[in-house]
Amino acid sequence: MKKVRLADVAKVAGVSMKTVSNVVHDYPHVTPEMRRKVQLAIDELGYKPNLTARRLATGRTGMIAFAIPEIDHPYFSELSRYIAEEASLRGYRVLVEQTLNSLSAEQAVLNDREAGLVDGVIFHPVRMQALDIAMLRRDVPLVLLGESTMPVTADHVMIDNVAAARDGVRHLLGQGRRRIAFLGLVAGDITGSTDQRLLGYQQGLVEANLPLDPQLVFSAPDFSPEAGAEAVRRALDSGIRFDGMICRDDRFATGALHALRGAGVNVPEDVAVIGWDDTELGRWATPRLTSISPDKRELAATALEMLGERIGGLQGIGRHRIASHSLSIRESAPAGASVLL
Amino acid sequence: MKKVRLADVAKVAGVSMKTVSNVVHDYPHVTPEMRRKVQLAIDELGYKPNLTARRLATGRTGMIAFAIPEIDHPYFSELSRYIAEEASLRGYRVLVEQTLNSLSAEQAVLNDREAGLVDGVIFHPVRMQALDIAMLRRDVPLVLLGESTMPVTADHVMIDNVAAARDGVRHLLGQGRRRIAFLGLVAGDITGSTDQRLLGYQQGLVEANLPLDPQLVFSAPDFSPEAGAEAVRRALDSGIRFDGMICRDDRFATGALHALRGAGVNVPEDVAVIGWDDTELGRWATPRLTSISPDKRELAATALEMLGERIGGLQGIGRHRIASHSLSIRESAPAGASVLL
DNA sequence: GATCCAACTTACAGCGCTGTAAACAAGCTG
DNA sequence: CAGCTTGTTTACAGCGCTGTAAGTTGGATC
Repeated sequence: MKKVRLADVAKVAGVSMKTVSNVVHDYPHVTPEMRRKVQLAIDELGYKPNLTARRLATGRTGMIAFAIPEIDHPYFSELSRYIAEEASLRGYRVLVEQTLNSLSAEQAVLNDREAGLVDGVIFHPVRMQALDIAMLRRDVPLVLLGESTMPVTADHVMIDNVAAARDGVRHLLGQGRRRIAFLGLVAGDITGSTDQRLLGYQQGLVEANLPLDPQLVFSAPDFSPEAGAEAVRRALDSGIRFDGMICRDDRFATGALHALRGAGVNVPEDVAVIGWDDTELGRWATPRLTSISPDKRELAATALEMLGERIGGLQGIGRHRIASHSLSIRESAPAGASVLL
Repeated sequence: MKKVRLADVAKVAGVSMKTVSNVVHDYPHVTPEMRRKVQLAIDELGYKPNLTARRLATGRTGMIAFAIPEIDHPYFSELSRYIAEEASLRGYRVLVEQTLNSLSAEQAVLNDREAGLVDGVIFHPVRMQALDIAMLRRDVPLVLLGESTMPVTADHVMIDNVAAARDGVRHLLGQGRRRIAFLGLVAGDITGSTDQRLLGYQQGLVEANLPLDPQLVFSAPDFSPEAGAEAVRRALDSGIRFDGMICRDDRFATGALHALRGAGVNVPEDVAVIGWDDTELGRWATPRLTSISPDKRELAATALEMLGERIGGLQGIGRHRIASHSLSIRESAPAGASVLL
């Protein structure tokens, strides 16, 4: 079975190529009779338009790239789902590009040896910084995600991390917690995520006239649950006391829950724990994890919205949008006063 | 900044388009001097080849589609990661297609949606059956994943689900468990996954001369952890007794762990639990979940291997490959004799 | 120095589709 | 019924690249 081309259909139907094209695209000014005749030929030959050729002719690919560190990180896989859904709603297909936390892979996303592959890019960097991004960025429409410092030239969506962290702290304070820890700093992390969350955490404490105890800020060697668990274990071993904890992400929080239980510390009775990202991992942790919940669908929708406008030709300085967040309250830091009180 | 074309570079370098193309492709028979001259022009103009045009000319897209039910399902997101990595190793980019368990979306995968877009498709169906697939399938290279009955015309990779389930049962038997339950059947599930796993479970019991008690096969309304928890709760409420459980996937198992703890049943002391898929969700459940572990990397590598051969022109009947599996033993069903004994 | 060969380079015809401009048809108007 | 419209269809030139076949060059060979 040879490939069927537009020209073949045209010949069989006895019309011009363009008329066939018009039928394929449901162009309104085609007489019903002509449409019928062409459709018949299409069905008979089993014609399928060749998308590559269409792209070359139109210059539009109908595809966007979604570049993230790891596709199987719970936050990114959940976000991917919304990106895929929102993209599909707008007629785009999604090419997922996994950077695996490598600088060169991130650079490749922007630099891309090849052009014309996608109409636009949604990019969550973790290694590149504002300046690198600004320098390397080509004229492909671009929307950035995440909390790195971002160049003013590109659009950007994020949640208000400082406010969200503060919300988390307030929730713990409302339960009567007074020694609240933060997990975790990671050496070499140049994204602003941790910094902003830490800042919000500190603001929350300061608001309540509580001291900032550096001992209560835990570091971890990497972003795995193991690392989070290890950090908490070390803190407990050093005799550091705390009754609340806010974690940089659900993976850390999940590890923390394991470490706490391992040490005989009860959650939430002895220590209330809040995670971040509101992922399935945390929803089914034990106890179920209270977590700061970025509105992932809104994040995805906003990114696609802005990207669509850029693809449509919108020029001008980068826009900065804040998506909403909330606190998903579950067992690890329930609502109401703590049992401690 | 206008788009730079091959012809522009050729003009600046004072050579033919084809020579520029040869330089871009590192074609060996180009004199160093010529190469230098051309490279200079490329750098000066900032030329990037247009992939769409290249594709139209060569007929190869360098992309494959990976069609799965849900991108944020832990098993599929982890598998996606390996698919992305293995694809990248072989010079392919991956277009992720989310079918959201919809029949029409699955049909679209095989039907026209991908015409000329991708060189091949890796597809994990959950709604389509062998016949539908055989009927709809176009001549795009195709590799199937999963346990649905598959048409003989297409390549297929899976693990030996029956053997894997048997292995799980044997593990529980080795701990002295005798009343082993299976979670869970789902109405409307037409994939063979559950059936095969159930069969292996039954074989394992029969091997040990244990009776097959239909009460010990739990049904759930859908595939969520909630549904798994609910199924277990119902069983406990009905007074059904069991000391071991093998779950159709980690989501069910995670839900089951919650239900058991909620009922005051200790895992693994009272009931040992085995999940399936060996996902991060289970690895960080409490207790950490013992899980049947399909070798996801091997699955991905094999699928890409076979797809590559098909793209290379290999004809002939569908090949059926089995990837390996193992049991990841953790706290929920540890090794060694049970504390019950 | 004529001949041949290998190594390199070029010209150009597609790949399959769409946008444009021009052609044609049919219905109205005066 | 010529002259306009409006509506419908057509012809064809690209989109940017690569494969092919036909050149060109420089050196080795006799």
